[in-house]
Parts: sequence; structure tokens; C-alpha cells
Amino acid sequence: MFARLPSLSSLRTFEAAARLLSFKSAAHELNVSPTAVSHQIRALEDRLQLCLFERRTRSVELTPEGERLAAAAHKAMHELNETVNELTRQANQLTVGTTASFAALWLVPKLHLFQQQYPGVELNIQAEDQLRDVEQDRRVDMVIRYGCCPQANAEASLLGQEALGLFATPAYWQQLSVHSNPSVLVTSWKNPRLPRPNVQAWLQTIEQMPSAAQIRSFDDENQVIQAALAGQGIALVSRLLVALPLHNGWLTAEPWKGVDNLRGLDYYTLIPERSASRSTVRQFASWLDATLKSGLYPRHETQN
Amino acid sequence: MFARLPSLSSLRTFEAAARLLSFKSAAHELNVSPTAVSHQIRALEDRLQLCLFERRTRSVELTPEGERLAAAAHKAMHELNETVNELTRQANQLTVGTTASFAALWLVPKLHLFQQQYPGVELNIQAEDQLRDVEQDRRVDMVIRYGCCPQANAEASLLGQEALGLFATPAYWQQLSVHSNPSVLVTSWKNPRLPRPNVQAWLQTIEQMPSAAQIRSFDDENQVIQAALAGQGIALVSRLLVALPLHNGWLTAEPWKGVDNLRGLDYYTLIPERSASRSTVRQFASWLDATLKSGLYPRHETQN
DNA sequence: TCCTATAGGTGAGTTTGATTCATCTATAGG
DNA sequence: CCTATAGATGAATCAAACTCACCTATAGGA
Repeated sequence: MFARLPSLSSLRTFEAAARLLSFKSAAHELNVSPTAVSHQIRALEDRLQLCLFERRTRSVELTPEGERLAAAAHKAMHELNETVNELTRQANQLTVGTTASFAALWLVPKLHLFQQQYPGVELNIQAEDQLRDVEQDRRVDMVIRYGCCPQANAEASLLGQEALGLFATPAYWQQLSVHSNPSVLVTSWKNPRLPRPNVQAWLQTIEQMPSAAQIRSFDDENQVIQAALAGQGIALVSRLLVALPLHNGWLTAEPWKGVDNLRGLDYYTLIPERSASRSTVRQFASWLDATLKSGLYPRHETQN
Repeated sequence: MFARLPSLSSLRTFEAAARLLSFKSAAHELNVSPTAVSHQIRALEDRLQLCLFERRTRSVELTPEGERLAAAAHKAMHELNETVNELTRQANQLTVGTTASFAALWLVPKLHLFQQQYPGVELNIQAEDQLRDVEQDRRVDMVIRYGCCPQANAEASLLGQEALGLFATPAYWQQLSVHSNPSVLVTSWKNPRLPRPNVQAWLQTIEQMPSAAQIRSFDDENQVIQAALAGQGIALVSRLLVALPLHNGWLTAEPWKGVDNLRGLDYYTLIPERSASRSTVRQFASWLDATLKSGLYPRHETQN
């Protein structure tokens, strides 16, 4: 189709020489010797059967034909350059949508680990609790969701099932034996279509839990954890989301033996087709998968 | 300036592969092996840190990034191709302006020799007797003029000085001895600013010329020659322009000894700056110079 | 006027990177 | 299940591009 086109590398050389009106400067810009530029332009002229430069002593100037070709070559290179720059810039940007709690309590605190591993990537977190149609909404490259992972959807990839545990301040656990009417702090389900775990039934399987325990609901996990930190009760939340308070000793898990975690819903990613091939998206998704292993029931255990 | 741009040959390969959506077909189009295409595109992807194709079995499809780059690459190549085609097409066309007589009597009959030597050139002759400002009038690439060659003009190049001779039909020369009141057929000067040779004086130097000879003027050389061919008299015209009638024996030079040619004005070319670098222009000019040698006083003799 | 420094041109020799070859993988279709 | 096809891979090969040494022309200073 473009068989008549001369070698594009000679056009690149010509573009530089025409722009700088000097073979020497062009050679410098292209990191080659002036001889190379001379050879290339001579070859281009031979190929086109056209004289592109008037050689004067110690200087060159463009012929009318050279002028036209230079304009075309410059335009072509400029536009290609723009596109390539834009693509590589966008390639290094990654916008992930997720819930406010997951973002605040797990993702943002862990981000430095990802940044360490992939320093080139500019990562943006869009923390909004309203669901986004990731297929349509081009503001996000991928989303991390909590709910029921769709089975027959190539875009959805299960990260693991939430493991809910009981967490309170060390002081609160000690108080329990004294006045035994504790509060269990839970997150209210905003989406009515999602199945809610039977918290009441699970609590009754724990023999150490005082029967007078009351359940109090909060809008999101963050509030639950804040309440627990304030000594208002026992937070029933994902292990994931209390990693920092646990690490700092502000909260501890229940001091009882034989208590299994309450299985919650799935964490999963949705990666739209338009992003699936992007290496930063892949990198982030696999980093997320690997990093989430501790703290969730891993993927294969949930495939019942 | 365009240091970030990947190798343009890889972009050319990518453009073909993206357009044909097949490495094999692209390889065929580019006259290389499919392996070469694979390597090139792999290298391009590595360079851009970007995945451009989704490899499926027995087929490839573009990623969204690939799509954008393909569009940009295609546009760039297309525009370059257009410009190059236009330039080479124009490079092979040559329009020469000259007088009707010179065109009809010398140039056009000789053109096949030029076409033989440079078969690629499309030559147009603009035969108009009104002068053209070759610098302004872009319809002609160069002109051949008759008159006084400007000395201090880089664009003007003297071809030689006209050599006027006396030509008539063989029958007419024979008649001369019988009834000795011949006509001398000359061309009238249209441009009053040009010096006119003193025909009268020159005729008187020819002792064999009957003193009763009358001078008759015609609009142009063509008419003079036609009149001579019709046996109406002795044409005083440039040797150049009677080459064909001489060759065919329709006209012969004066049968007298010791008659020098009458020197006329200059034939010269004007080549505007915009054309000076074009190889077809140079080729034609040098062919013209070489071919005109016979029939004109050559260049060096006129440099008095 | 001569000399020097500069920009570019030339052609042989070398090097780098693109191409090919042989081999492999995956899978669509018979 | 087998075959044929499109592409991937890595080592070997080959050719295009680059460099080197030397040349030309000339502008500008001594």
C-alpha cells in the first residue's frame, strides 16, 4: 500500500536536517555522525529522484520540493509523537474505583507497596459507594467490588470471600467479664439485593458471647471501627479492614478459642474489555490478588 | 525533538499489520517473513511498554491502544505518501515556454530525442509568442527566449547566437540566373526594443546577390519558410529552423561561396529559482544546450 | 594574499540490528 | 484424533546504516 514511500528512517533524518538547516546539528540531535546524515539524505534524494537541499558552502538550504517534503514529514512526525506521548502517558495512569471503606481502610494504606513495586504508575483511587457501570463509565479503568461475584462474566475475577471477625479494644474485652451486656457493632447493608449473612445465628454459635449482647448497625465499616476504637463495643468487620488497628494494638480479636470467622460476601474485580490488555491494569490486578491473600478466604476455597 | 518516537520502520510494520489484521498478510505486503513482523511488533510493544495486539489463535486483534496508534500511524503514512507521490509526479513533469516558431520548427521535431534519453519525463510545450514572466508565472518551469541574453542574471543562460542564412528551393536558385529580381523573405521584428540586424547592409556584402533583390517581411519564421517552400523567394532565417526542409532537400542554402552567416540575436534559457534545483529542468537544459550546438554560434564564441 | 577553521562529500570498512530459519505452541476444523 | 494454520521464539545470518579517514570548498582572520 505504501510501497512507494522511501525508508522512513531517511525521512526522519531529513526532517531533522530540514528543521535545523544543518546536517551537523541534525546529526547531533539524532546521535549519529554528520556523515550518516549526509548519506541518508543523499539516499533519499536518489530514491525520490529529487533534489531536496541546495548545498551551499558551510550551509544548506531547502529547495521548493524539500520545503514541501519537510513540511509533510514534520507534520507526520509531530502527530505520531503526540499520539505516542499521549498513549504512554495514559498507559502509566490507572484509576481504580472502589468503596470508601475498602479504599480508606485497606487500599490506601497498602498503596505504597504497589508504588514501590511499580514506580512509574500514577494511581488514582475513586472512592464512591455508588456503583459504577465500569463498562460505560470511562473515568475508571477497573473497579474493586464487594458483593456476589458474577460467575459467567469474563470481566469479573474473584479475589476471595470476606472473613468477618470480632474486634474490640483490649480494655473492652476485659470489661466484658464485669458488666456483660456488650454491643456488637455491624455495618448496615445498603444494597437490598445482596444476601445478608445471618449475624444473629452466627453469634449464637459462640458460647463465650454473652447472651445479652445487642446488635448496633452503622452506615459503613469505617464508622463501626471508629466506634469500636472509642470503646463502644465489639466490631464485626472484615479482617482486612482492621489490619492497621490490629497491628498497632488498638484493637484485638476476640480472646476466645474455637471461634470461626463469619463468612461474608466476595471481593472481586471488574475489568472492562477496554482495559484488559493494559499492562498497568494487569499489574495492579495481580498485585491486588497476591496482597489480599492474607485476610480473605482465598479463591479456591470459595469455589464450592 | 522526536527522541521518544519509536523506530519508524516498526511503526510502518505495525501500520500494515493493524490494517490487515494479520501478521502474515502484512509480511507479504512488506516483502518480509511473518517472523520479521512478529519481531518488529514485539519490539514496538516493548519500546512503548504497551500491548498493541491481542493474540488470538490464528488471528490478532487490536487493543484500544493499538487502535489509536494504528489510526495515527495510518494517517501519518497516508499523508506522507500523498506528498511524496505528488512531488515525484510533479518532478517528472516539465513545462517549457517558448516561441511558436522555435517550438514548431525545432523543438517539437527534436523532442523524441529527449524523450528517448529521459523516458520518464512528461514534457509540455507552451508555445506563445507573448513574453511570460517566468519568475511569476508558475505555469511554466522554464522558458527558451530569443533576444538579448541578460548578462547579470543568474537565471539566464545563453544557448548561442542565431546564425541566419539564405535558403530557397533548388528550383528557385536556378531561376535566379534567368530573371534576376529575387525576393528576400525576412521575419518582422515584433519587439521594438530588440536591436535589429542590418539586413540591407549584410545583403550588400554578398556580391552574388542580384542588386534588384527586394525584401519582404513576414510575421514569423514559419511563414517565411512556408513562402520559401512555395518558391516565393529566398528565406533569411536561422539555420536551426530550416533543419528539416534542408534535410529533406526541399530547401538548400545559397549556392555561392564566401557567404558568411548573418549573426542574429541570442537564444537563451530563463530558469526561475524555484525550478533551478529540479533534475528534469537541469536535464532538459543541458540536453537543449548540447543539442543546439550544431546550428548556432556556440556559447564561448559569443562571449566577446 | 595566505592560512586556518568549518561544513559538507566520498568511499571503504565495520558494526549493529533486522531478517530468516528451524522449531515450537495452540487450536480450529475435518 | 489428526492435520493444517497463525503466530512465537531464539540462534544464526545478512544487509543496511554508521563510522573513519581523507577530500573539497570557502569564509574570515592574520
